Amino acid sequence: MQTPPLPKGTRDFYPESMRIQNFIFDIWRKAALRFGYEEYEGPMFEHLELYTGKSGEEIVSQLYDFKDKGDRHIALRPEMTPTLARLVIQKGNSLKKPFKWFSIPRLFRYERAQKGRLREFFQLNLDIIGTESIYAEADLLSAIAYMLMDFGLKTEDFSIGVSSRKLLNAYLAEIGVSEVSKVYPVLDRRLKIEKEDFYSELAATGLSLEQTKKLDQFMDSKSIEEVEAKISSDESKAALDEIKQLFKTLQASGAGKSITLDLSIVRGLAYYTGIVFEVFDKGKSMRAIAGGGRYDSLCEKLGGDKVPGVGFGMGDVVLANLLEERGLLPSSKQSLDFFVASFTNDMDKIFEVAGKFRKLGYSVNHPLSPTKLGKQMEQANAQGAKVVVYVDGEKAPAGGFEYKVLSTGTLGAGTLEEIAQLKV
RNA sequence: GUGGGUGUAGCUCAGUUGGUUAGAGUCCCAGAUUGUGAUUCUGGUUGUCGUCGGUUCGAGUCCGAUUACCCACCCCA
Repeated sequence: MQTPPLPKGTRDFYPESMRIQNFIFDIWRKAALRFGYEEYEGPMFEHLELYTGKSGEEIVSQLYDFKDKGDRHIALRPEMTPTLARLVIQKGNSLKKPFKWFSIPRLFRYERAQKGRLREFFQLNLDIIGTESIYAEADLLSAIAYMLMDFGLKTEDFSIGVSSRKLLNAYLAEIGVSEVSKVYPVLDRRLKIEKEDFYSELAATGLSLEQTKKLDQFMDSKSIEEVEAKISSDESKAALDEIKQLFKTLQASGAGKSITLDLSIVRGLAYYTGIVFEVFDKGKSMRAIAGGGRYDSLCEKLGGDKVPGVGFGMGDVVLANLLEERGLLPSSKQSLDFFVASFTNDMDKIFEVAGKFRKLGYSVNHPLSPTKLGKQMEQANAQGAKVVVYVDGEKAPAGGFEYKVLSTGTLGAGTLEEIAQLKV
């Protein structure tokens, strides 16, 4: 038969790519743990209703779904938040709140692949459940800033744009717009479409020219002062106060340099209730690195009690593209502490000595069949070994070994303990 | 779902106005070198020229269709 190809929008992870993937996951995980988030996981597929309940039926065309043998309608998870909400609802009041959780789920979306966007990918998710406090947002946003810096990015390499659904809602009410569900999708595309289309599409949702004009100007606001001058209602002021506090706290946390007010950020779906944010590389040459917001009514929508929550997702694809472009990815080459070789192909001795080094915690490899020494050296070099240890060198001291440091070509002999010190 | 670009060796690519047996580099394998790798030299393997059809004495090359990938649009949790 002909070998079937790699499915559309998926990736193979040969060892070289897997090392890069692990590098990213390690930094993600360490950063999340450093901020006190606990890791959780869920199944890779869920009942379809978990997603339609939150986002409506349209979502079905954009995910992988199937009927299982028990005629259950199943979907491969396209995002993690509904699973998280399910976990929260199931445990009910027994979870001590607030709590901070993270996960690195493998996600699936049925859509056409393009740069920065695949059908199967990974996404770091950080969420804080059980508090309406704006300091939860502050915690998440500083975690983002710190972890991006862990990757070697500078604060001026990325920007975290912050907006607020609460503020936008209040302002819409202020200018007399009540039917907001149709308005949001248009607002979300505001910067992508022509000005006249923006006006005509909003007119189609029932907005007057004057309302649209005000809204357009409002969303152009670049500073808190600018917004302050445009709003008047108590609701708007309360929403803006929240943003003020958030910015102040982020300054104190050290993440302030990357944060900007950007009211053009709306985000597609309807369940966000407060702060929304998106992270971009400077220059916005790529898709969003991360995005998220507050979803205080999600659990309620999915059949549980009302539990406030806020969180974000950061995909591996765009991030890896960005790090690659900036030269911040590590070498994808294998590395080993020691390679154990033998002049006489004494395989048993090789296994014995390799075992001794491994017991000390070092990574060790050796030939798997009798091979002449030149080949063994080639293998050691190809596998990134730092030191080759010869098990049967004639110049070795009693109980010790001859060795060669590959980077310098230095030959020597010493005891196991002395050789162990060479690795670094 | 819509539009554009590209398909030649495992990888990166060359291939003349259509002409005979399709090339280079790299990778891989072996040897030079039986107690020493990465640098050097020598030799070797690798192809349904994406697929199907058309034009032609003759197609990797021209035409049509199709398919895959890439890029953009739609959408973006």
